[in-house]
Amino acid sequence: MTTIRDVSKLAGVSVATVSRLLNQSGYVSKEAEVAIMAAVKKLNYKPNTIARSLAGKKTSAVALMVPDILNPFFPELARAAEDEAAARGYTLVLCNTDNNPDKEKMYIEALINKQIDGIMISSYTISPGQIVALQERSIPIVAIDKPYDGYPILSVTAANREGGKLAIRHLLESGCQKIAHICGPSHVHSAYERALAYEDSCAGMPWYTPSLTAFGGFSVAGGYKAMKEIYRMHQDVDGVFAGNDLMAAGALKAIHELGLSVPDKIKIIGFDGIVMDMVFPELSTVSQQIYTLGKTAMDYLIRQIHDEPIERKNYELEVRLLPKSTT
Amino acid sequence: MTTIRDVSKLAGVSVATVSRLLNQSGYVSKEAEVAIMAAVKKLNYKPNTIARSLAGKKTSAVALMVPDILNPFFPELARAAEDEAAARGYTLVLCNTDNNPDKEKMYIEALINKQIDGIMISSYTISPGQIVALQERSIPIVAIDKPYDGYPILSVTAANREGGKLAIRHLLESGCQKIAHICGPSHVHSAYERALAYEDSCAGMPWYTPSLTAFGGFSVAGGYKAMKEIYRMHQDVDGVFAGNDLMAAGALKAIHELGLSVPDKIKIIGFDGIVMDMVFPELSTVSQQIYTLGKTAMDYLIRQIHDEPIERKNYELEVRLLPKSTT
DNA sequence: ACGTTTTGGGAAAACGTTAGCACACTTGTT
DNA sequence: AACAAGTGTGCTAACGTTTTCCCAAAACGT
Repeated sequence: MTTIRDVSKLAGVSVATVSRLLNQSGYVSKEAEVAIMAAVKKLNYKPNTIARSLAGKKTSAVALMVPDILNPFFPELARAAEDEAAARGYTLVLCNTDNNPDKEKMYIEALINKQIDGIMISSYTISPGQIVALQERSIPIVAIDKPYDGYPILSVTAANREGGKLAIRHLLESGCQKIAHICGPSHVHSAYERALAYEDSCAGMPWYTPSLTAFGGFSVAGGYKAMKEIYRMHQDVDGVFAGNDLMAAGALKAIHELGLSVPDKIKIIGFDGIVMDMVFPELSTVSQQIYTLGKTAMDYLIRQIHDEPIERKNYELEVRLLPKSTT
Repeated sequence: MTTIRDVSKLAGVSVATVSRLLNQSGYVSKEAEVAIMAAVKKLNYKPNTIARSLAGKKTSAVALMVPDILNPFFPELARAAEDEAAARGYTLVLCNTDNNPDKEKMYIEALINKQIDGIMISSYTISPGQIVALQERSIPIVAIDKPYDGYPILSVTAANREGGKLAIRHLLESGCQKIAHICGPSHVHSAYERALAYEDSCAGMPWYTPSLTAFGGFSVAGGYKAMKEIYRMHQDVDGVFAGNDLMAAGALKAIHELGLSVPDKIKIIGFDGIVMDMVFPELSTVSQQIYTLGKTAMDYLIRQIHDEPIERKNYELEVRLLPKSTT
């Protein structure tokens, strides 16, 4: 392995000068620069990141903590985060927490020891206090998908409420007379917001009744069950707003089994905009531009790391109605 | 930040002794141990991984290089790899290469500078020479999904050929009289092997003809197009073996559009066994136990890192027929 | 001609570990 | 009694950087 010392020797300068040049800090003469660059090229010198980290206190590594990369929402987020991180010279460490607080603590502990430069975190279970504590240890954090109002925590979320309203309005405009909602876990912020949007929009309607909402747990199987349940009580339902795309797919499966035609007899719309081209008819959805979300969040994280001034507050991304074949 | 020096002072021993105890190397008396452990606990000391890496030449970090985490095959692999890595005290770095040789080189360069302990790689483009070169730089490698016969490269793959045969046999036993194949890119080893299995099994059949094979590029859209193409030439096809689940889903979509009933009129089977519960009817498939694959590969990687004796050769995992609703 | 900046560069102290070496004290063996 | 092996411990040199300090020369203003 060739070190900075080798370069300095070959170039006939001190290691300090080489370091200064490579880090653009301090003054270096043109001659020295030329000699050093030549030496670097000749020796194919690459600075050792570890040593650099130890001396400089920055690792050029950031972590992405997600509940479960198997949930199709997260690969897209990860992809965006990784692209952006790589583009800015950062390395991305992946952590699956399963929303298990113990695992989360373990990972956080480990990441601190690794002197990770920042963490992008999506978690239903982590407390604002924990995040603030991390920040006080001067570890920048960006929270995904859940705002922490009242705390100095930077978060990037989608406009869940507006998206939900968009979905309902779309169903109504498409002629739906009775709309059901399949909701996710209420302790999950986005699920809660979307459910609230449904209630806000529909509570005043003559057909509205609480039993039009069923719990789908954000999963395909849950959406399937919820749809069956809803249909058992309300055969006349003609519109379904599912809190995410997975549940919408499950609902679609159920509807199909029930022999109802989509979108003639019943319309259905999901939320998220994950890639789901394997499902047919293709699901209408409210897209939250997951890639942009991940990219933006990583951008903010890195800007925090670089101490660029940033308001520590929630950044809400626009959502887009994406009507396809189920409405 | 509390350092090993703080601990040694509080415990009244030298740093060397603390290090020895914490690394279980060399002798440490019972009294010293007690004193040190007390100090560690009191100061809440956690060794600094960076310093440890610099001194010890190991980072406890491994990388997973995949073409694209968006392809549903890879999150499952990543999940398994990460689980196993975390369980063994390793951190997982994620790299998306898009099968772009330049990106691959960039990442490899970066990973070397980070002194990554090992790399688990799935790539269609990397050459065995590159891998061997890395190994000669004493970076352990495990290749996924593609064996490198004739090179001292450890790889973990699925029994693609056997799986393909299993799929065909299953279709035949289910009564299929004319089976088509939708294949992936021929330079992708697994796609090639599966296509070969189809040919091996079917070339002798009276109905066999090359136009029963269409190219689906391993994607949903590709599978869809391929199916349409096949049907245009062979309305009497009653069985389809798709080279992966995504193409199978695409084909299913096409079949649905063509108004054929599955599995009565035409049966279809995929390959991979990715989680696809959003598709209905649920796809029959040949499962390659992706989780096991990832876990096994990571296990081998770490065993290589620990210099545990391992044959550098291909490890082929069994596949399983998973008949569901499309056959 | 004389301060004061600006420019350029070297020596050496961190950064927090690990590991090789040396030394000392117990045991056990002949 | 002498010697080897085993046990316990501390010093200190790495590991490869960055980052103070500090010094010297050149450029500049008066």
